[in-house]
Amino acid sequence: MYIKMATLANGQADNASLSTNGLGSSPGSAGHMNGLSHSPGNPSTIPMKDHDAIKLFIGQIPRNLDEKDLKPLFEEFGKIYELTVLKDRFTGMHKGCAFLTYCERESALKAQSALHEQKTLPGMNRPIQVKPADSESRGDRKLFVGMLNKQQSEDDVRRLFEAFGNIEECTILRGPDGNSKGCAFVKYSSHAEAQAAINALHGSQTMPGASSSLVVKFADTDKERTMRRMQQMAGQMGMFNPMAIPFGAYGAYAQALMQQQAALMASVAQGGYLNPMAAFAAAQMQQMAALNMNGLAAAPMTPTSGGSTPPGITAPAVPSIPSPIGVNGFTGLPPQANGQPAAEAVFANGIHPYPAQSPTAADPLQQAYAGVQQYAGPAYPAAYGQISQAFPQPPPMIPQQQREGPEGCNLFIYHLPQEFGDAELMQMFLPFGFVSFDNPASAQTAIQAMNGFQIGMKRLKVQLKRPKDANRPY
DNA sequence: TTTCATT
Repeated sequence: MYIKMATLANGQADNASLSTNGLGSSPGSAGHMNGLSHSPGNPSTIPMKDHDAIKLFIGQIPRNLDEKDLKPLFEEFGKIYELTVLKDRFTGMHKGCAFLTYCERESALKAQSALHEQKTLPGMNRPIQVKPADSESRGDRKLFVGMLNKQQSEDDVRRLFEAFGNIEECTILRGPDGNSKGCAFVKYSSHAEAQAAINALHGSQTMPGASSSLVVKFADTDKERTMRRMQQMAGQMGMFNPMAIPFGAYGAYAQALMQQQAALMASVAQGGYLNPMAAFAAAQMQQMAALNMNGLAAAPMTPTSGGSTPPGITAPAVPSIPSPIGVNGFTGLPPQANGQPAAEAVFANGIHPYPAQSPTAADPLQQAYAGVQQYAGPAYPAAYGQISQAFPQPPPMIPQQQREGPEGCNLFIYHLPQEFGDAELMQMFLPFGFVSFDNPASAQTAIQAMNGFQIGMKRLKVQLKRPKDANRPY
C-alpha cells in the first residue's frame, strides 16, 4: 500500500519510505495549506521554476486529501513550485484532482514515471494519474473510437492504431461491471498522427457485432461534453433539452427557464440550504446558459427593465385566433407583419426554417414562430403558450383529438428529435407532430417551407398526413 | 458509442 518508487538517483530511498506516512516531512513548509510550497530545508529560497517546467495533472485523488496531505507524496521527486487541489467553484468541493508544478522539469518527469498508474490511493478504484496537464499539450490529439467489438482489448485497439503514430494513451471505456462499452479513447503524441489515424481508419471496417462501421474522430471538446451532460441531466431531472434551441421559440423558452432555474438553484445553494446535487446542477446549468449565449445562442433573452426582476418571456394576447384555451403566445403573429431582415438573432446558428421574409416582432418567441404562423393561416393554430409568468410553466397540453383539418390539410412531421423522450418534452413538442391548415394551399406552402428544416443533425420530413385508411394494404 | 477529474 505504498507508492512504488522507481529507481531514484542519489540514494533517497529512505526518504521515500518515510514520506508515505504523511506529516511533517518538510521543514520550512509548515503553514502552507494550499498552493505554493517552498523548497525543503531552504526557506530563504524564492521558489523559481524552470523555464521548461511541466505542469502535471494529478487524478484519482481521494477527496479527503488536501494539499498538505499530498505534498509529502510528491516532494520525493523534487522541489514543488505549486500544488493546487481543484475545487468546485460554487461548492468548494474537492474535485478529486490537482495541478502540480515542480521547480524543475526533471522532477515532473520522475514523478510521472514513478507514480502514473502505479498505485491506487485508498478509496479509489482506479490508479493515480500523474501526467502533463491538458494546458501543456498542443492541439487535439485524442481520438474517440466507436463501434468497436465489445471483446476488443486495449491491446487490440493499440495494434489497430499504432501504425499511425506514437500512442500515449489507449483506454477502452467500460461500465461498472468492467464490460466494454464498445468504444475507446486513443491519444497520440501529435495532432497530425491523430488525423492520420482518422483518415485511415474511420469507416474503414465493421467490427463483428458492431452495428456500423468503425468510428474514429477527435474526442468531444469540453463544450460538447458539457452539452452532452446537460442533455443527460435534463432527462434525469425532467428539465428541458438543449436540443430544443434550434426551434427558436422553445429554445428561448427553455433557455429562460434554464437560466432562472440556475439562478434559483444557485441562490438556494448559497443561502445555506446546501444540497450538493442542487449546487452541482446549478453549476452545470450556468455553464450551459453560458454556452447558449456563446455560439449556440438561440434568441436573446427578453430583457426586463427592473434590475431585480427575473427575466421573463412575454407575449401579447391575440384575440383573433380561436382557441379552446383562449390564448396568447405563439399564435400571435400579426398577419401583415413583414419587412425586417431575417431573424438572425433567433436562428443564430445558421439554421433558417423558411426563406428570408420575416415578420417584425418585438418578442423572440414571436419572431421565432412567426414563420410557421404565417403559413398556418387563421384556423387550427398549431401551438399555444402561456408563458408570461416570471417563472414560466410548461405550455399546457393540447388535446390532440379534433385538431385535424379537412383532408389534404394535415401534415405529419417525421424526425423530431428522439431526445425529447420525457413527458414534458412530449408536451412541448407534440403539438408540432401534426399541423393542420384550413386549406390545401397553405398546407403545401408549409411543406415547401419546412420540409428539410434542420434540427441538430436531423432534417424534418414534412408531408401530407395520409388519409385514415390509406395505409391498409390488405 | 464520449471518460474520472483540467485551475
